[in-house]
Amino acid sequence: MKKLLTIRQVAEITKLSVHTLRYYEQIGLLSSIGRDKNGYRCYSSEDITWIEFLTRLKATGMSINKMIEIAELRRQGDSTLNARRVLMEEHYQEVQEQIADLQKNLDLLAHKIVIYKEMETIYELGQKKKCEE
Amino acid sequence: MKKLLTIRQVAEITKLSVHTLRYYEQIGLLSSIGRDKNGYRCYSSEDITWIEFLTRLKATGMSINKMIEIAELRRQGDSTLNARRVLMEEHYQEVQEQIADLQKNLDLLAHKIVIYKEMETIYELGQKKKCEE
DNA sequence: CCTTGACTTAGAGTTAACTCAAAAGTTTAT
DNA sequence: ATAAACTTTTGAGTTAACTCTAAGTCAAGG
Repeated sequence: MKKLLTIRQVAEITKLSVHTLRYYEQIGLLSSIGRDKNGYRCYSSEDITWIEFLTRLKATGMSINKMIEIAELRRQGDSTLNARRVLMEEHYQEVQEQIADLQKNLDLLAHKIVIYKEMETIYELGQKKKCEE
Repeated sequence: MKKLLTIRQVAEITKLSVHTLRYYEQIGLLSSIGRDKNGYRCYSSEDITWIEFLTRLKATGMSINKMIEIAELRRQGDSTLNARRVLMEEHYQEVQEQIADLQKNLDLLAHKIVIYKEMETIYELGQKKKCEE
């Protein structure tokens, strides 16, 4: 016995807007979302799981186009499991590199902050001198 | 004796396009770029240093608007050194948190990759069985 | 002298990823 | 039963950060 959810409930659970949920479906990120007798969307718990997976991909900077690619492979069934895993592993590597770059640039900025502090001290000394004059 | 550079040379050094250099100047990221007798831009080594600093801010995900804010403080001189340092420290903290989040999400994806591998094995066993039938 | 190519400007066009609006049908609360 | 709050669709609008185009000026090479 599956319990189905309305678009609003899914929006609350996933923290996406109802707009975005419809948009994701339209561009092919979500497929075969069920409908009730009036054509209202009914989301299953598998749909939620999939949306949460997408959210994680997004949180690691994957583009919508890349996600659509994976969604299309998924639609083709289990024979694409290997292809999907390869894409995921590539993405994993890319993000690891991104994190390393980010940390490197951040360390350089930390050094800049030190320089700011030095310059501040010099500036303050100059101001103090002015006061004394 | 300063040596001045053309926009094209600066584009090569900084890896920004000439378009982008003009755009950055237009929106207030770069100020007081010198001009020669024909109105051609002449960049100084301090300009290059500043552009490279901006590039580092960008590499750590700072928005153009935030960078403009810092550029405007810089234009106001040394009295804004403290304000600028505070902004930088805030940015530093934010990026550290971003990196932590990114790593957390990436670890969750790594787990998903393991699951893919398990599913692949099951699928392959299924296929093998079909062959044997 | 003429063409090639770097430079100038103002302003239009692009891309990603939403985000909203309008018009109409449906469900719920009173 | 009727108003408020949901849902639907199509298609237009938004934002950031570029990116390009057109129309023009200027200097150097053949």
